[in-house]
Amino acid sequence: MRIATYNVNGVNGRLPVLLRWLEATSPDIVCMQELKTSDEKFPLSAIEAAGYGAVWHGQKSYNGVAILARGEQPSETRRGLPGDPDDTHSRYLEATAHGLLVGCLYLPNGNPAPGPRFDYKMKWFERLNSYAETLLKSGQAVALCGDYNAVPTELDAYRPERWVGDAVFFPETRAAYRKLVEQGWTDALRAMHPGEAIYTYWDYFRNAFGRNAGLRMDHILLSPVVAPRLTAANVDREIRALEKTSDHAPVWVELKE
DNA sequence: ATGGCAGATGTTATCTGA
Repeated sequence: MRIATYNVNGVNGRLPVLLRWLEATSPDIVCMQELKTSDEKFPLSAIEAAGYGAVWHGQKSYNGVAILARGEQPSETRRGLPGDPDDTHSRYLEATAHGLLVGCLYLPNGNPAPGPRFDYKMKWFERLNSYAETLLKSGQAVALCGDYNAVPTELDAYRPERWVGDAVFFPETRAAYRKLVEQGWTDALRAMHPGEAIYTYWDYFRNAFGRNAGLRMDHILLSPVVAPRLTAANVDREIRALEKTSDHAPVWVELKE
């Protein structure tokens, strides 16, 4: 079974690329971020025609997350992280599908840092870590997938010195990500490719993709009962080379039954 | 220090992204 996460950067503008990728790789579960659309304008019929059921949490222009399941309807279990009823951003959605509990998240970017946006990012990260610990202690089969806006280590950035002033690479951001993983989660892509520079995002400027000047910040974390099933993980880099593509590429894991 | 590009909205200008 394959689980993938993809920051689409606008689900409607990305529809041709998204459908082509679904057809080509047939992931069983897909987490999407940055839908950039209201709930009403989510392209459900095109996604259903491709063979997927969906749950989504949209927001006009910004943010927005969705979970797709191939050949079945995902069953929503949570919408929004606990801990702040005033948080209006659509950044967390959770559902069961194909026997797994799947959390789809879009962590705040946090730039410019320091500042109020970075404070919001770190508060959100703390809420995520607190909730993730609850999930982990429940002993369920969980995959936490998404755009964490966190570059874990220097290995995960082309020229890391360029990013030291950026919220995705701030020491606090890396520390929060490390604390999360150390709860007992398996960072699947890193586990399957130790020591390898492997990226999931390349900015649109200066031919960043052509130069492989990227970052790794889209992650799939597996709970301890799922991690032993991990057989492969990688990035669908070829999707990033298409016309009208996202600045992120899909990340996927393969799990044995 | 800045800007390069892209998506969404709605002004052909502004915000956000990372």
